[in-house]
Amino acid sequence: MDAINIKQLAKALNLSTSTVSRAFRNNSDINKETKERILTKARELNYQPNHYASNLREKKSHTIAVIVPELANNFFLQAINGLERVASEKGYHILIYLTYDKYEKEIAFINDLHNGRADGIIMSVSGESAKEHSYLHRLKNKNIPLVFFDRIYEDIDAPRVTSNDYESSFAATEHLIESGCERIAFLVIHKSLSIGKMRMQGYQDALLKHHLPYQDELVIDCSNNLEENYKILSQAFKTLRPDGALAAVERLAIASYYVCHDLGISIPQDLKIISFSSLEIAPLLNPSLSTITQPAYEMGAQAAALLFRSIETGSMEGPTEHIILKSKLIKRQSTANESPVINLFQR
Amino acid sequence: MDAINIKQLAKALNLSTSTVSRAFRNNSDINKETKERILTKARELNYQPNHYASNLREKKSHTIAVIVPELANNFFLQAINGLERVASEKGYHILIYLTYDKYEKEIAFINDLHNGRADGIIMSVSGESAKEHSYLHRLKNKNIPLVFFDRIYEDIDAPRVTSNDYESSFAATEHLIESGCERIAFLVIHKSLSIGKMRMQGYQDALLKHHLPYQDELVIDCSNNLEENYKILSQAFKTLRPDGALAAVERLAIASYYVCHDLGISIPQDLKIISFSSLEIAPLLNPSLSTITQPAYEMGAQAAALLFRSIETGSMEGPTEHIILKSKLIKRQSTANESPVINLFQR
DNA sequence: TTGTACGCGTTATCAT
DNA sequence: ATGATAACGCGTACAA
Repeated sequence: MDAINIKQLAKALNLSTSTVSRAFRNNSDINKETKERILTKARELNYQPNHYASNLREKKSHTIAVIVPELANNFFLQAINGLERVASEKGYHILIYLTYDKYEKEIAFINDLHNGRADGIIMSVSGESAKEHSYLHRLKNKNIPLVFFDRIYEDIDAPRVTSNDYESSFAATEHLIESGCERIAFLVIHKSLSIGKMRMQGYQDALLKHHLPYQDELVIDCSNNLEENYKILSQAFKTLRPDGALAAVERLAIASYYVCHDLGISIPQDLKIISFSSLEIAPLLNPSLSTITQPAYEMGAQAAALLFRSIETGSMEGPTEHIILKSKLIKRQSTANESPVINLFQR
Repeated sequence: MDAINIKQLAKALNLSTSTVSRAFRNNSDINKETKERILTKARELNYQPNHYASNLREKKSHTIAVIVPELANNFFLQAINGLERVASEKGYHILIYLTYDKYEKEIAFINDLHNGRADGIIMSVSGESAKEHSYLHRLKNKNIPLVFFDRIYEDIDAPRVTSNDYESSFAATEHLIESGCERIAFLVIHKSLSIGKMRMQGYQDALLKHHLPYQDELVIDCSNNLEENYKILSQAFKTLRPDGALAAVERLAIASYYVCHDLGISIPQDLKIISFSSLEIAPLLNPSLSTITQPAYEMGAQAAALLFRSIETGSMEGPTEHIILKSKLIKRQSTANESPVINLFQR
């Protein structure tokens, strides 16, 4: 009743296991007819080569691991879609790991991946500021390629796919300024994380360019928890009275919407909001949300392509590639000056 | 430079491989000190037991496969989050497969999973009406447990976790009727799929109860493509002039919003909309969207629990469990009678 | 408590 | 073109 193996199949056909094995590998010499005979019988007996035995022999798992902070974020979703396409085209399988921004989880996952479970790793790093990355260096020693996407560690030399966060952040801030904002808050989750830093820098430089003062208190450090963010943002909006806000992460824009509604702050009259976000229905929000939208799907696909290049060449030599894709700034109602009517649903 | 194996580690310690092996397995008798010594050295040499060799020995992969139609749907997202929690608690790894509603993909994935890659499978079936499910029967022969969630095949006897679709659909339709609708459209993607059928039946029965005629033309069969749906729905709204719509799937509600905007149909005055949806920001839409919200996270968690029960008992005997969780009907602006002001952001 | 020896299911090498 | 055999790395009877 249990799984049939190659020996039993061979016996049933009066052939040797080697011949049977060859029938499943494409390159080897084998008589067409016997191959047919074997495959037919295999189907009949519901035989398939044991994956683990093959991997043990070949030292290849045909599996890649994807480590992301979370799924409840349209950016990661779309990115995974993108890399899934590439991986499945190559016949690779995908293991998914969620860190929930916990550094310890990330270490645990990576350590679990030293043992051959995956041929390569694609990762968007955990949010917690981490000093110690030796667990990543060890990967290299084992010849397991690693590719970063979106969120990276600057001190690790690995191929990476990111978007032009600095420029986007700069442009978004400038857009707020040009829409008349003078007290612009920057809503961020992990200041220390590289991605937060880039976005922050763009924000600061745009202020500078337009001779607006940078005020530390207007940088609002949030958490991953909706309740907490609600409190933090309520407090901040009440006391600081910003007239513009740039959210470094989608969920902070969402939280802001709830807060504004409850506090009677109207968007965009009292407060203009723009956010890094891959939310597809941003046009349908009330008011429609201006966004900086990263090419998430494409980033995922490119990251996968990069990884497969490493896997296929087998070597991790050569210059480390760094692909930067451009985000789009889409202006909608949440940063508009006049009242709606037109362009409400700009897509 | 390559991965170190148990032999080398044993040699480095002047021990036998069996002793080393025991250090990594918890139950076996082994001297505490030697165990410590082994683990220390292992860490030092960056040794970890080879996953594939272990699996080959133990015939266990500590991996489960999750097959879903897509990720771009909040329901599946949250469900995956739920089952990830359970799986990672058990130390299991998760393989993800996306069918994009293609029957052939589903078959290919399932066939790929016969070979030991996963200890069990959790699946929400592909949308295409499939007649032939022998590929699933073959799984049973190999003792690979299967659990359905949300979307099931009725002719396959496997544990399942669903929500009370019929009742929800009935209640939603009734809600529309009570809000004054008389020409209620039912927007669906795959009429033939079991889940579509249940939701359709609830719709029909509610009409019946309230003495409204069931009209075939008001059942609008859509696709998975936004462009196509836009056309289909535009046409339907223009010619059929429904005053209410129940969307069996989130994306059809979204498409409807776009269509209504472009056609100048105002929600809820001209058309009231309610949708099966796990969209967390439904309250933020313009207007906020009334939803039937399934307990997605919980469904995922329960499905995983069910699967692990099968995996752990090893037997697939006993009655097939069928867990039904209740969805919530949340009334918001899109089905309201009066003008907004109050409750706009009901969460 | 530790070591020896075999087998898990496959594929690569070598021989026929 | 096909068959015999060893080896991949590990875990477990069994022996010591």
